[in-house]
Amino acid sequence: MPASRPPRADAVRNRRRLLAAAADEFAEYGLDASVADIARRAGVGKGTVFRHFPTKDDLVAAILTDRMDDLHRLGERLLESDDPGAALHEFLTAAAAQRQERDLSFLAEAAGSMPEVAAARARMMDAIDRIVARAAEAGAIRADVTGTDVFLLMCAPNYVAGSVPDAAPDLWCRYLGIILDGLRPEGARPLPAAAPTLP
Amino acid sequence: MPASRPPRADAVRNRRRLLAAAADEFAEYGLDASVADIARRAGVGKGTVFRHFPTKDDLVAAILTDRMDDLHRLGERLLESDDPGAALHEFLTAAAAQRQERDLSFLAEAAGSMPEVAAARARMMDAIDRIVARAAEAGAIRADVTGTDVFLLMCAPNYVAGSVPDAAPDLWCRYLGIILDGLRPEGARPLPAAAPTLP
DNA sequence: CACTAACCGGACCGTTCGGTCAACTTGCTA
DNA sequence: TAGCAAGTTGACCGAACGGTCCGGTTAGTG
Repeated sequence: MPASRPPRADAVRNRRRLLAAAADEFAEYGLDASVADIARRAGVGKGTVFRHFPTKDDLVAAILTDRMDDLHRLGERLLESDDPGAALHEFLTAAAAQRQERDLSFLAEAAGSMPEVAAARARMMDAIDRIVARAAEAGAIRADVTGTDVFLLMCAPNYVAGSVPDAAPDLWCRYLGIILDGLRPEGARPLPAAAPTLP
Repeated sequence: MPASRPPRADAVRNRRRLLAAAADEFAEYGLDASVADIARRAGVGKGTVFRHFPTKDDLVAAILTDRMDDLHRLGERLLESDDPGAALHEFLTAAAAQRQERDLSFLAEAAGSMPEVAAARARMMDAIDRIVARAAEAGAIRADVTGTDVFLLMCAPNYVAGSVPDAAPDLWCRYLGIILDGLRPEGARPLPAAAPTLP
């Protein structure tokens, strides 16, 4: 069996354009952005979208995978930093900035369980786990903080800042600071008690 | 002009059922839950839904208004507590618990700008502002924390905890604790520097 | 009990969506 | 440059949606 031919030049160009156009369209209209609109923004026919991505979910998965791999690469690079606390801080800030520029977190609900997305998330989580472990060893954060904690908390500042229409564009910075303060080691702290019920 | 008659018994019963069924359906399927499914779950014809709520958005607005008014009432009650710090803590915990039971925060995107919803939010925000001000005066939290800060941060623990499929059901408690630690007064803390760009 | 206004139900309508397909065009190779 | 596989296109399809409408039903009144 001969090796399959490399893809044609216009095909790779269209694929790149499609990913960019889809990210823009999803950021603007949410998951309900239509495939037809994405195709139009990319300057391409609707059929071309389905040639590159068999279903809409596959398109979503490709976008998510790209973004998570970006963070994964940053994480690997930061693991060679000689200041574990600063490395964690920089990672969290970059993750928040990525979401601030274009919040696509809701895409994970639609395609979060697809195998390729799960694999990309696992790669990213592996880097996060190691960054957090290094920061904890260096005493920059509590010893009981896990990689999952950080992965979850790093989503919060933008989500929160995006909930108010007239929020300052760098409001997420403020909340990132508050959360990082909460992660700092200062002896044992009690967890809040059980929730009261509403009246 | 004579006073309009009180609504019929079956009408008020159906309206109650509809609100409950819609909340369940939205929590399960998101904003895309169909009006037909909501009607079916309520044991009612589709036409009845539109009789009570002229559009789907009006239904969403009614649900949001109910939930915000619940929090507003709790806030007013807590303003009479003699421990401002504990009052704030209890309010945040109740808000998180409300979301934990049924996360309907995404509904605000669809109907957040409708007048009735904005009015309910304003009522709730007024209570939050006063609770936070009292907690700050009592030294329970930093002096520079605003009601808006708290409103935003109180959304974070559940959002964050809901992002992982196999998370413990009371994980939000852990994050609420971390965030509250970050709000405690301990002298000035530097905000994080500007965000680095991704590689 | 009889009357009526309010209420209910579900067939129906126009629109929009994700996805398919067959005819057409184009980049690569020999 | 000739030929063809790969790529592109937009009309088209069935499904599902929000919303309308009117004939039948029922709760409350006098």
